Amino acid sequence: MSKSSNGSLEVIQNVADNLRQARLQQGYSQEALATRAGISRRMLVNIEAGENNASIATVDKLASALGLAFSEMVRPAFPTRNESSLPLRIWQGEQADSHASLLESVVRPGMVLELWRWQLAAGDSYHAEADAPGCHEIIYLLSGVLEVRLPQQCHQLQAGQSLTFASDQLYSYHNPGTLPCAFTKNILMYPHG
Amino acid sequence: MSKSSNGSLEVIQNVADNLRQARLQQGYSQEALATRAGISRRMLVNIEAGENNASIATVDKLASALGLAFSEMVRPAFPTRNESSLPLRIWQGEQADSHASLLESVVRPGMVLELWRWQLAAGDSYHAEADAPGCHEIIYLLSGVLEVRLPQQCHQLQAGQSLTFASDQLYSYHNPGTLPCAFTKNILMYPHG
DNA sequence: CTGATTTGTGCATTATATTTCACAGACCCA
DNA sequence: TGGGTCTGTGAAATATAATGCACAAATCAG
Repeated sequence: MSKSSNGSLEVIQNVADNLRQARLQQGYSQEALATRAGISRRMLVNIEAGENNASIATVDKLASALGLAFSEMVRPAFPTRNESSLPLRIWQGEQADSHASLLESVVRPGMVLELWRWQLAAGDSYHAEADAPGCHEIIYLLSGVLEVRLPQQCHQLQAGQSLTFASDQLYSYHNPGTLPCAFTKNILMYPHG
Repeated sequence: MSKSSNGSLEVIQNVADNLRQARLQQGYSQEALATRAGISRRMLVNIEAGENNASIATVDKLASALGLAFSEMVRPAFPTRNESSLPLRIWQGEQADSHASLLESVVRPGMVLELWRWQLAAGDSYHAEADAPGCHEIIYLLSGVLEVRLPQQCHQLQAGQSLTFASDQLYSYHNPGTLPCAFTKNILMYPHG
């Protein structure tokens, strides 16, 4: 009776992690976000701590206030190896079959940087949704050929070239070549433009 | 506000629809599913009717009992974020004999990000001065082997590994292998730490 | 140092999700 | 006809989500 279904539940912990991460990324204080979402700060603290079991409506209010889809609040959070004073971290990447892996994530008061490693098989495409407003990406093509398609324009990159573009719009990657292509991708997000 | 946040909420209606559909498909009666999920039938009726606002834990119990992922119960909505555009730059990668080239540089209030491409011939070293206080670097090794030497420690990277370290101290790169090594390097600088 | 802001915690109160029980209508089958 | 299961609804009781307030610790600017 006492412990019914608390932090042990995976989904609840996901909500907690995603909530905190998104709130800090967008530069909201607890008070500010709670007001914006129309809930009490006390509740927000509890949810962020994974200490209770919010209702669907409450989670939805928070998601809306953060500009996220409900499902984005519930899915497993990113591994946030990040932050703090003297980071010395080594990260063994290379899970060969996945097309993308997160190498590093740096969270700072006004901004977030994520470093990704991508690869696309010959002919493959990836269609992305728009990132948060103000985001942009820096792509550096390691090998092969890559086409970056934006609503207005389309750019083809050769190995060794880099491209910077605003990612707060629909975009997609496409590998038009006959060999796999690999690239690194930096995502920059800042709440206040 | 007595019933404000009830059936009007899209997510709640999604849960209702998905729940009923999955339950009938799998041939459960309300009683059977409620028992299996460990909730009361009364609750299940309410949720299926979209008449209340269940907790995360309750929806999760139902999802598990039906063999569904939580996200499958809430069927994501479509956020339409767009607008805005930022620099679209493309950088023609030159490949000089120089060991390093600057691919991109992003300046924002409070921070600067530089993206570099480096390479070291076999046996070569590079000794750097300390960067400004608070700086750190993220290195991603593309090929070969690289040794990063810090005052306290020394790390050896294989291709595909990444390393994050504070660069506001003396450090040096060394290629201990018999082949050239190549890596990308992100430098993060914040005027205010 | 002071003062302002942010965050975490405890507690009493209110709102509501959740349970349990009871009953009624609908449907199928013998 | 009558007994069986399945379903929707109502109401009272209970558990707990959610609020509001007060306070302490940590952080940060002046």
